[in-house]
Amino acid sequence: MNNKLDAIFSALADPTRRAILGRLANGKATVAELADPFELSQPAISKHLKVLEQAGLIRSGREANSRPRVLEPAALKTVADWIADYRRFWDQSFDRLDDYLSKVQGYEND
Amino acid sequence: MNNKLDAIFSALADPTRRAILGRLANGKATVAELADPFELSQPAISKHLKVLEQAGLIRSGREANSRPRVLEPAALKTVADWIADYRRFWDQSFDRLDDYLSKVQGYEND
DNA sequence: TCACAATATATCCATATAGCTATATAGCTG
DNA sequence: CAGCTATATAGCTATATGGATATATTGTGA
Repeated sequence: MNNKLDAIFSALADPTRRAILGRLANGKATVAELADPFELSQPAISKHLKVLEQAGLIRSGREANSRPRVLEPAALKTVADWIADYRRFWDQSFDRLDDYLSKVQGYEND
Repeated sequence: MNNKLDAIFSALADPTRRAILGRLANGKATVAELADPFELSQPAISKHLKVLEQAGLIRSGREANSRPRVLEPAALKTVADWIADYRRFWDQSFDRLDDYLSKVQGYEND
């Protein structure tokens, strides 16, 4: 469980990998497409993708000759959930807002 | 700017360091207090604290003989802001909720 | 089936990281 | 100021990480 956060945060610590996630936020992409913006070798990109996949941040598909990657939001949610416990430290209005949300949620979110 | 995220995520990738932040969420603590739950040497803890401080996640004070640490929420907010861009991927209702919030904010948050 | 295209794996190198022990520094207290 | 307490720094070792190049694998299409 904590293990997951280790892998996720570690994966997110690299700017190349965050950029790859940014690209995947626009939809699935092949390895070649993901590699294109960088001056790194193709194997270097494959390695980054492996790290992201092992952290659960992306998933590999198969499509003809290529293995397109897609975003796997659950891992990012894991981070968001972890950090939510600290939100009160920077957002003073959080507590009131949170109360408010729990009341309106039945209307907004069903 | 991205540099900051590198350091922050990298600092958060270690479970000892996350546990230290968890402890600091309960208020400031000395190095000895922070070290207590772990079987690591004191210098190892000092090193972790240095990593956290350089990432901007904590700050050092001075109080008599000791140098208590406190949480520095801004760095965590940086992460939260980064991840917010991905929230729509796991929270389908986010867009509507966000719209709603921006309307009520004037009443709830002034 | 042969050659190409897309991607993965193997190997190697340089640097970074996490831990340890030993020692240094700084403030308090008698 | 001597000695204790709290913490930091130095130096060392083992392992992990990120990069490169070379090569292997797998699917497609002539």
